[in-house]
Amino acid sequence: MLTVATAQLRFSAADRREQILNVATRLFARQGFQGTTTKQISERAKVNEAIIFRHFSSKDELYWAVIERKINSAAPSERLRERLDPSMEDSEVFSRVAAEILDRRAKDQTLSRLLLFSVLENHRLSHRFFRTYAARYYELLAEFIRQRISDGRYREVDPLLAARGFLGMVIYHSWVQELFGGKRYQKFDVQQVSRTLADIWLRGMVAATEAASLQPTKSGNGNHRNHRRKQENASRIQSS
Amino acid sequence: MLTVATAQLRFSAADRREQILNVATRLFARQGFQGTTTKQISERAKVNEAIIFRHFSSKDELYWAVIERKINSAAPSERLRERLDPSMEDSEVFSRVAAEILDRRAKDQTLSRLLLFSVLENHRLSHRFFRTYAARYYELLAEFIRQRISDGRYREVDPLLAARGFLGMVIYHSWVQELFGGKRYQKFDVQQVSRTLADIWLRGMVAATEAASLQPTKSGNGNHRNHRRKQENASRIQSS
DNA sequence: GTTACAAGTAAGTATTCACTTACTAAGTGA
DNA sequence: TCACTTAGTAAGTGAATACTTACTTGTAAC
Repeated sequence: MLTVATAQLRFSAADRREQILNVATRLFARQGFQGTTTKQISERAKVNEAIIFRHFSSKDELYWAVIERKINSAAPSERLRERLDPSMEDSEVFSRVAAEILDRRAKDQTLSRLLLFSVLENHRLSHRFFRTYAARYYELLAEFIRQRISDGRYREVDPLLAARGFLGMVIYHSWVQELFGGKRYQKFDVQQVSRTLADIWLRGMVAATEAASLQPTKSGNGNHRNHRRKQENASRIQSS
Repeated sequence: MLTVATAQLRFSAADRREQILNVATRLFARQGFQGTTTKQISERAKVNEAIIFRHFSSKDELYWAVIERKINSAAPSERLRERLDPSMEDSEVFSRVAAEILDRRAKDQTLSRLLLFSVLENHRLSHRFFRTYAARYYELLAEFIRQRISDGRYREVDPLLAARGFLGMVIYHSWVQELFGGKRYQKFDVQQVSRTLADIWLRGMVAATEAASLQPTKSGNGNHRNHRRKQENASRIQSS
């Protein structure tokens, strides 16, 4: 038989498992659990459908494994902890946090999509997913805010609500742009968006006594009148 | 035969169509397009599966009809236009807008869920849905902000981005509470949330010259020190 | 009452779904 | 070289899917 020596006829179990997980992650993120068939996964992974069930006892378990792996590899609260450096200027801290969120999400939507699908489809994991992925993140940010309040630098506002307000601005913006197709109509510059949103939020949070020090305009918010013609449309409209 | 005279053996076509649409709306919102079967719809509507296809030529067309109807019945931008009364105090305007959004969404999640599902499942309508439902809303709010900026009352910030920031705070909060199950762990009072978020945003937007007039604390933001013990947890934590 | 048309039904169809079974063959250690 | 484990396959399974067909019955106009 003139079989050309194919690069690799057989994967080790671990490699095959990994490869199936990768393909499944992409598909579940794109189409949801219900919208993805095991046949599709096998075709994209170029393996027989049966071997999926050799590695995972059911489609459910495969979904579990996909989500577990994503949660563990994400670990966003670690990064946040580093970012929340109390010695740094707050405007810098918050605009960097915002920029990082926006950047990550622009590069890779799979995590947001997996999360949203699992929530909407009421998968039993979605709560755990949410708690693991998001709750610690909030808590960390709220703790930082709580500290600033007791230092008298921020006004007295429920820290958790304030944290959610900040993240809401940023995450919602990224959802509109990336998921809802907002960027087809309008592209925003990540740096400018994160500075502007962080600036609005921060000015809304600082106590009256502190406010004066903010007025002479920090680094880069929307106030570069010399750079921009005038007013509005700091966002650049582009046709897709 | 001792058949009890049943209330109604036969619906008119229009009534039946309407009834099927109602049932389908609930199910599509709860489970998505892929997750809902025509058999389920027929069972809940207590009709033979075939009559669904008498009224709608395919499951796709039924989905179309469900979404179209929801869009038309929602018309949220009409309500916003009334709310954006320039003679009213801004803090009142924005906290009312926020409260209305939160109220509506707490009462009925079907619209948000339909929207999110259609976006995630990449249904061809989702863009139209988004444009019809959301874009006009943004534009209206951005226009109000633009006016305030040119009056010199708000700082110079991209109005669309500012509008999205405000809505982001509010809508994201409602998603976390209603969709992600946040309210299982923590209940927030709608009035307090809308005042707090509107207050943060507004203080972040007003120009320096205007800011002074805001300091003596408007109506009800988080500053009721006499009511609340001290600091934080204005949100009441409740065990589900 | 008869007619005509639309509402409603029972029992299908072909196809696709997640998952299984019975088997083959590649790699490995003795 | 042989035995043994395990990656991989071909060809299924029954149940569910969206949708159809051939037929029955309620109702309103004349």
